[in-house]
Amino acid sequence: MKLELSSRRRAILDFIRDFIEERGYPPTVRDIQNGCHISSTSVVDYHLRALEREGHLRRDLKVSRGLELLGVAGRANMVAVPLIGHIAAGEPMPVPQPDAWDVVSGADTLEVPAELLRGRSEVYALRVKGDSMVDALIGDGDVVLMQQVNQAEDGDMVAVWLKGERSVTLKRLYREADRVRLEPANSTMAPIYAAPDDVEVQGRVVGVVRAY
Amino acid sequence: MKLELSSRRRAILDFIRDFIEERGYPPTVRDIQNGCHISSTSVVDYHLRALEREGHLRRDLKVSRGLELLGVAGRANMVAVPLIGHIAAGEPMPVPQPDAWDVVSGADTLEVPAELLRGRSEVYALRVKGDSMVDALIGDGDVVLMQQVNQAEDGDMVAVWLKGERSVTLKRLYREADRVRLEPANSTMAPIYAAPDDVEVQGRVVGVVRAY
DNA sequence: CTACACTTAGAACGTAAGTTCTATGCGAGG
DNA sequence: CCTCGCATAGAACTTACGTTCTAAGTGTAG
Repeated sequence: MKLELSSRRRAILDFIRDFIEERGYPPTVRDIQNGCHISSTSVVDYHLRALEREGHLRRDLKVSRGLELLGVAGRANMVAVPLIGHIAAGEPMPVPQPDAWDVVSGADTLEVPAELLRGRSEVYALRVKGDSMVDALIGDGDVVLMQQVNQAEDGDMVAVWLKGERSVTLKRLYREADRVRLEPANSTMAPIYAAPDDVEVQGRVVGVVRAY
Repeated sequence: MKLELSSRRRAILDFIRDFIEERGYPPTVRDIQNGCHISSTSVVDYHLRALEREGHLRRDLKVSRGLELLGVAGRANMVAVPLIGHIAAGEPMPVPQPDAWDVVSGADTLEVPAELLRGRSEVYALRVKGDSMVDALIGDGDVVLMQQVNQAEDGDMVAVWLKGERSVTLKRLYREADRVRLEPANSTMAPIYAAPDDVEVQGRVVGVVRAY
C-alpha cells in the first residue's frame, strides 16, 4: 500500500470513508464526482482504478457502489454489547430494577473486539462505581464486560444480587460451609458474608475497558 | 423494534448482514431475491418496506443498495487501531525494531469504541508485559491504547524510548531539574532516571482493554 | 360464504450508474 | 521539437436496479 497520495486521491478516499460512515453504504462514481468537485466521471474512474492498483480499496466491476475500503479503514470483527447500567464495587448499592437487566433493553451499546469475548454470548456491560476491586485492577469508572451466568466457581469475580438488601455488588465469590463470602479486591475492605439463599449470581466478569 | 420476525424477514436480514460482512457494501433487491430464493423483486421490496417500518433497517429510496442495518446489527462508531507489538512495563526491554512502530505495518488491528478515543487520532495499541503499572490498574497482558505524541505533561503515562539502552518502557514521566524521572506505578519498584536527551516520548496511554 | 390482511408472483418502466471512447493540457526526458 | 506518462474533460452507450402495476394465493374472523 503506497504511503503518499496525491491530494485528489486523498480527497476521494476520505470522501468514501465519510460517505460510508454517514450513509452506511459506499458512494457511486457520481457521488464521488460531486463530493470531490471533479468534472467528469471518467476522472473518478481513472483514480479509482489507481487506488485499487495501489491496494487502498477493492472494486467489484460493473457493480453499483461496488467498492470496499481496505486496510485500517476496513472493519474488523466486532461484537455489540449492551451497556445496561452501573454496578457498585464498594458498598452494595440498591438498584432500581435489577430485572431490567435485560439484553433487549440496552439503549446504549458498546462495541468491543470479538477476541475480547472469545466466543462467549450473552455478554453485557456495566460501569463500575467504587473502588473495592482496585487490587483486581478494576477502578471507579471502568466498564466491565459481564457474561450472564447463574453459577460461579470459587474465586470468580461476579455480580451478585443480595436479596435481603435488594442490592447488587461486584465481588469475588467463595463458598464456605454454611455461607457465602463476598470478598472485595481491596485490602482495606472487609468481606461480606451472606446466606447461600440470599445471593444470586447475575454474571461473571470477562473483560475490562477503560478510557483516560 | 419488533422482536418476532417471520422466517422470510429473518432470512432477508441475515442475508443482508452476511452480504455486507463479505462484500463491504449492501446487496441490491435482486441480490436479496437470489440469495433468499424469492421469486420476485416486488416481494423483496414488500418485505424491505415492512422491515423499515419495523425499524430494522433504513432505506434510501431510489438509491441502489440504499439500505443500512439499524440496531445492534448496524455498526456503532468504531475505530480501527493497529496492535503493533508489546511494551515492557517492568524493566526496560530491548525491542527488535522500535522504528517499525509505524501505523501502516499493523498486521493485527483492534477495533475499539470511538468514544474510548474521544476523537484522538494517531492511536495504536500495545500489549503490556510486566507488572510495573499495577497501581495504575494496568497489569501484565493488558492492551494499552497509545496516542502517538512527542511531548508529555508531567505525570502522564507514556511509552519512552531510551536511546542509550535501546529499549522501550511504559512509565509515568516527570521532568526534574537536569534529568527525567520515569516512575513505575508499583510501590515495590524504584524510579529510573535518565538524561533528557536520552529519552524520547513515543506515545501516551489513553485507554486500557483487558480480557479474562 | 364473504371480507380482509398478509404474502407471493411476473412483467414492465424509467433512470441511476458503471463503463468506454476520444480529445486535451502539462511536465519531464531525450 | 517530439514523445510519453499522468491527469483532466465531455459525451455517449448499456446495463443494473429501484419501483410500480396487476393479479392471485393464503389464512383467519365474522
